[in-house]
Amino acid sequence: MPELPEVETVVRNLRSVLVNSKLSKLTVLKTKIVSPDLSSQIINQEIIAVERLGKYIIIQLSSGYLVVHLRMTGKLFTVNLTEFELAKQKYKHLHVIFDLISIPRAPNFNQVDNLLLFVDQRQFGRIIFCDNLAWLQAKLGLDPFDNKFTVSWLKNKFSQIKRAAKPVLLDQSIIAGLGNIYVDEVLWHAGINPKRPVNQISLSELQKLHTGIKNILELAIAKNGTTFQSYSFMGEKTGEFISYLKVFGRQDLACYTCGTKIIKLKIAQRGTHICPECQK
DNA sequence: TGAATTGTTCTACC
DNA sequence: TGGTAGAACAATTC
Repeated sequence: MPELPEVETVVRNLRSVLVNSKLSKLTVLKTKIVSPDLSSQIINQEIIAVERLGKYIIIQLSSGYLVVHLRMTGKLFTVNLTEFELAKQKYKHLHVIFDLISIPRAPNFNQVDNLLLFVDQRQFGRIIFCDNLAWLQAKLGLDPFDNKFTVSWLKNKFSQIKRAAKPVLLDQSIIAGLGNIYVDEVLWHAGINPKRPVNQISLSELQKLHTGIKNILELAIAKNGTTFQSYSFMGEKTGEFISYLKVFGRQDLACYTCGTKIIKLKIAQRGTHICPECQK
């Protein structure tokens, strides 16, 4: 379940291999994953940069952008030619293959150096091409690492919203990057019940929420994200943040603060983990 | 077999 | 109108 820290980990690992490569060929095994005419739009384009926008992976080309969303089970990683022979057998859900040629190279040099693979068990992930990112920037809220993400910004924003904390924090048009795992974690950290309307959260709680969001995401990135069910980066590598989780996936276990049993309930159609004592 | 899983989008409601 | 709640959707696993 890739959220901000997992996507950031993937982006950091892809960047060094992808930048200064040319996309020489596209093989699509599952057409529904990619936007129409993708091949003609990206072939022979050079990769300029690899960035993250919310949970989206942005691959900047000489002209336009390749935008990838991993959704639940998508994986985007590179392999060399030898590894690719193994990968073809190993990954049952390999859907898209990009051939990469390093540059600078002689203009007619066609040896493939690496391959960028998109593997997705559930097939919910998407890869699209677009000329600019305005549509995406318009629908995404503030990134938690944006300088504008402050306690006063949260206070002002939340004062206009009556909805419960859980769905608000999951809403990508408000804060971009949090998903089910980290929302449960930050709410536990701040001692906020996920059903609390956000306009009723006190200033001191907002301060805890703000530092919680930043600190938890920062640590999770440092630990290469959380591997709960399927997430991995660079093919097989898994995130280590799972051992730092305080509530997510810990139902029936003791709360680290007060010893009360963590419970799991459903809020806004999502599995939600709370300590009933610390998050009243 | 059907419930559970997710982020996003659509629809209905007040 | 616009904020909000809830359902639908995708595919697979157990």
